[in-house]
Amino acid sequence: MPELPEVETVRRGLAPVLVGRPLLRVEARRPDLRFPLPEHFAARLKGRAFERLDRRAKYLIGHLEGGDALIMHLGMTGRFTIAAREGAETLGQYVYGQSADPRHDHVVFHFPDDVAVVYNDARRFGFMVMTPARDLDDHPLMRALGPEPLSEALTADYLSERAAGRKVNLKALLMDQRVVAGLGNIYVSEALHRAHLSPDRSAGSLATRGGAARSARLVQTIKDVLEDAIAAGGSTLRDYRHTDGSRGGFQEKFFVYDRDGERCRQPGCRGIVQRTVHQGRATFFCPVCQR
DNA sequence: ACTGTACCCTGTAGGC
DNA sequence: TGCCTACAGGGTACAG
Repeated sequence: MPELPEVETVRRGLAPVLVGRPLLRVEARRPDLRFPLPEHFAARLKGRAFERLDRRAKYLIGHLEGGDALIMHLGMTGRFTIAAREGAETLGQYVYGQSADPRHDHVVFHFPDDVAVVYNDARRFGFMVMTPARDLDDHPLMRALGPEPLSEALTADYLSERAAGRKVNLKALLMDQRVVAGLGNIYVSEALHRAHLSPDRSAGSLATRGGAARSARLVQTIKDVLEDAIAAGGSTLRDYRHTDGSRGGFQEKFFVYDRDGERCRQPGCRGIVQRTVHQGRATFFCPVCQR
């Protein structure tokens, strides 16, 4: 479900409620998500507050008073929903939403004024792990991550360098979180389309003749599509929701994703969007304007 | 080192 | 209607 724009949208929605307020109580309604929850999870969090809520790649990172970091991943179907008890004084202050099927409400953070943050995850591919904040950069989940695509660290030169000699196709290159962090199935298809590059093209061709220009184009479209998607509040295909339960808007603006058989939206292009499979995942592209 | 595949778990859509 | 299969936006482990 959630790629960088969705996780960033959740972060922005969650931060005003999650940060700077004491956790009155934490409910872990089951011992594990994808991985076991941290040891003594509820007890360790009780009474403490998050000082900051960051995002790295597709991870949310809550920095707790006392120097611990809670790394949270939404997997495919994870949802954070802000909920306020009916009649609570905060009703006008925070948007609140209904979670999905309450059977999958696995973790609940309770804050003052009857406000709660509920983590719901039907497939339980999401997880929460805790680590000392000072070790965060060396954490196995963080250590190998490539640069944030919206930072200055992602440049055409960097991408060409990482692509040089690689035999995989461009789809696989961009899906690799060690190369660029935060892209997933949707935004790889969309960025490649905007750059007029075929997902089947070899990654190495970003480093051979003409590669510099292709790499520059691709870096620009990656940044553009992510910024556009964040501005639209992410993409909702099925499960993804904002912290108030509302849907994202960027799925209306897909050029290729989930549009197989329909006309390519590139102005002037008469191609028909095709669906193929790369590395076991659906890829959407226009065979006419992507080369 | 690199690459492709299987797998974790649940819900849903589509074919029969 | 019910059953079965394929598939879904994530990442990791492992075999070759």
